[in-house]
Amino acid sequence: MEQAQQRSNSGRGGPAADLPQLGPRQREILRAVIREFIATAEPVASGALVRRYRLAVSPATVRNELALLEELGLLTHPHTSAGRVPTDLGYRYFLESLMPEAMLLPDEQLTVSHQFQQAQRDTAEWLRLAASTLARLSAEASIVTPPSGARGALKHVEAVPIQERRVLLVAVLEGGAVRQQLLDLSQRVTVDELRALGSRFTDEQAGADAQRLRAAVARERGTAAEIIGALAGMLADSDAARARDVYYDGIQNILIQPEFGQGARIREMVGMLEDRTRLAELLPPELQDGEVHVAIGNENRVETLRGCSLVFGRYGTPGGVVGYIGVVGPTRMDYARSIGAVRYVGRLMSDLVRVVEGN
Amino acid sequence: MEQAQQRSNSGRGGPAADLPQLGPRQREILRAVIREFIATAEPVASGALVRRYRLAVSPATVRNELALLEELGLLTHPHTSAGRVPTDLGYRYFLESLMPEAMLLPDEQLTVSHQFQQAQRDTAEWLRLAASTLARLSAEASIVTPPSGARGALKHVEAVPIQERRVLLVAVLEGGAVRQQLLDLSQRVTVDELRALGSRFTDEQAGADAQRLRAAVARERGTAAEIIGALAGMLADSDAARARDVYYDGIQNILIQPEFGQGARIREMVGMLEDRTRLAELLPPELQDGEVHVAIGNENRVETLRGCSLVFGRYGTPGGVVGYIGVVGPTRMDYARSIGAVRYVGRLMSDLVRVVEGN
DNA sequence: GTTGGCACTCTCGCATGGAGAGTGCTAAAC
DNA sequence: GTTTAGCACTCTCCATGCGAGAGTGCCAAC
Repeated sequence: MEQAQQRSNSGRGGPAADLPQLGPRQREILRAVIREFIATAEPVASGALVRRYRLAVSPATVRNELALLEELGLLTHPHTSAGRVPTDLGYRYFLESLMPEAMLLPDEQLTVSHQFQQAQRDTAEWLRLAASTLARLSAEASIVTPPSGARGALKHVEAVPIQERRVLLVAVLEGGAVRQQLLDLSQRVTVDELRALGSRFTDEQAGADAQRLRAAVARERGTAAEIIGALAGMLADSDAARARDVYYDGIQNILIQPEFGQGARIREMVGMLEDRTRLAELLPPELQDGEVHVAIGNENRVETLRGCSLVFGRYGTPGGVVGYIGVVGPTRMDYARSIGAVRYVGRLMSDLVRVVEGN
Repeated sequence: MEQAQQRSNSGRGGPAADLPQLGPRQREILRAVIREFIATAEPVASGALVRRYRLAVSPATVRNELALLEELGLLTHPHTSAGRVPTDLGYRYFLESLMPEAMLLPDEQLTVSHQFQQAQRDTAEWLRLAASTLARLSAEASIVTPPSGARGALKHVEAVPIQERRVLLVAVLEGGAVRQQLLDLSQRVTVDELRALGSRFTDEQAGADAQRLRAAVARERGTAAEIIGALAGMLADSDAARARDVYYDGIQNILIQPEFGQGARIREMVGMLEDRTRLAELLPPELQDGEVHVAIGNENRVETLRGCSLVFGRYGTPGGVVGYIGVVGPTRMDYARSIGAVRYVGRLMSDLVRVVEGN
């Protein structure tokens, strides 16, 4: 029952292939160890396992099985007389074939989707809501990147007069993103002229990308040329802007974790989150919409996050805009919850994006 | 030299009045203790003081003075044979009359103002830039609230068609803030109708606040009424939106501090920062533009921040928009740096706001 | 008023030792 | 052959004790 259904929980390529074969009792014991360790963060002892999970065998038998699971590389010991702790491979096995279905509870889904419906109107609020919701649901730190258009095509232009020669350019992009920028013109313009220019550019340049706009600059003169040039700039540096525009939340969730209690590790992690320019390194290389990618411990590429796990998903529309959402926490993470949360919030984000795109 | 010039460093009302009178040597010693403690976070010993600050007296003499300063309530010690630690009152005295001038170095000013000039165009980026700059300059955690208009008056309206009955409303407010919102209309409208409505509302309702817009709903019918109603809503919940829209940065700076090394304190602080709804509690009650308010340790009202100091400033234009920027850190904070940073960044933010307001 | 000297106090680091928890192994039971 | 009881062994953890070091407070001398 489990394998076939759960394999889709993780879309990971590498390690999944060569997982060891386990008997039913070994699977049961491994699952119990991982559950227990996720709950307590303490090495798990054979006796406690029998007691808490009502195993039908004695602690001695469990010890034998534990020794075997350790030989297979799924568990370790901190020291001779301590209980067992899952390895990265152990978590991986759990993920691939032991984990309960990764779904939020119905009432959680209801609460969250309700919140998103409330926020539907306020497009600027989506990302922050997604970050805070994800942090709350997963009880880990969350990361959300804004949706970035396939080409960042222009949809609508407006020039709002501020002062005689200063205007606020407002550009609405395909996909609903709104960018604004101040522009100082070299000559005075009237309100009506600005309005006319806005209408004209909206008609003429709808669907244009930065390159096409840059080409159009040559064909214009004076104020019009200045505005088109500025628009081209706004669209062009959308990639840089996107890097700055990443949202994160839930740092307090990971400060609580005992594995980060003291020391430099947690500082580096927070530094990683706060330095938005480095967040791109976290993103998984290839990922389809709706799929959820899990990098356990040393599986992820970023050194400062060794000992942490990442759960990432992609949202957006086929052929349209794309964004990423994810969760960062200790390897000892409730993967079912995190995966469920990432998947569900990702779906809601996709819905929102679809609404703005007009599908 | 010092008193007259430095008194203006803090615009605090209460405790400043009844500070004890100190002789020159006591002042020198107190200053040395506070500097040393700010630098090392360790209780300061008489011997170290003589050595490091080249005092012309012996450690014994210094001890006598330290005992006196302790009697006055400016210092304490953790236990009998430990060095001295400043009290809140000690810091207060330091702030009022011992602190070096709270100014950034010229080249720091240059770097920062350069960054702000670069960002001048991208109005949405200001707050984040202010938060990160402030965090870097002060080496503490920073908080920045968006500028909120005196009344949140409307300046410009635009309705961008998304789908046959779905539009994206874009409202530019007095002060340059841009708000957007999706709206589902009850009937189909053409692009030209939308454009006409936008122009009309921009002309008719420029300068209107939420209340006036709400009143105008009754005079309109159909699509026009729906749009005006939505606009009123957008302006009305700007207060709620403002609470969500607070930026913070530099959490890693305070994670480094030894006083927060272990324990629940730091978690509560981070929780406070992440929960944007509670940030309003931190803001000082009455504050003029350009003035900087310092709350030391127990002087601030929020319990979870006992043992922390807040340095807050206000930016904006007289009679125009207002926002707050600030720094949070341990009481053992480099007040001169923090105050200098808050003051300078506040000034730059005021400049930016002024540019958008067209003055 | 200042200083050297000195006893006193407190922390910190380190070693010691016993209790407790848990394993690994062996031999017996099923 | 599998499971289990029993037991020795290992390692952590905590409390205790001790010595070194740092620093103060006070007193007497300058």
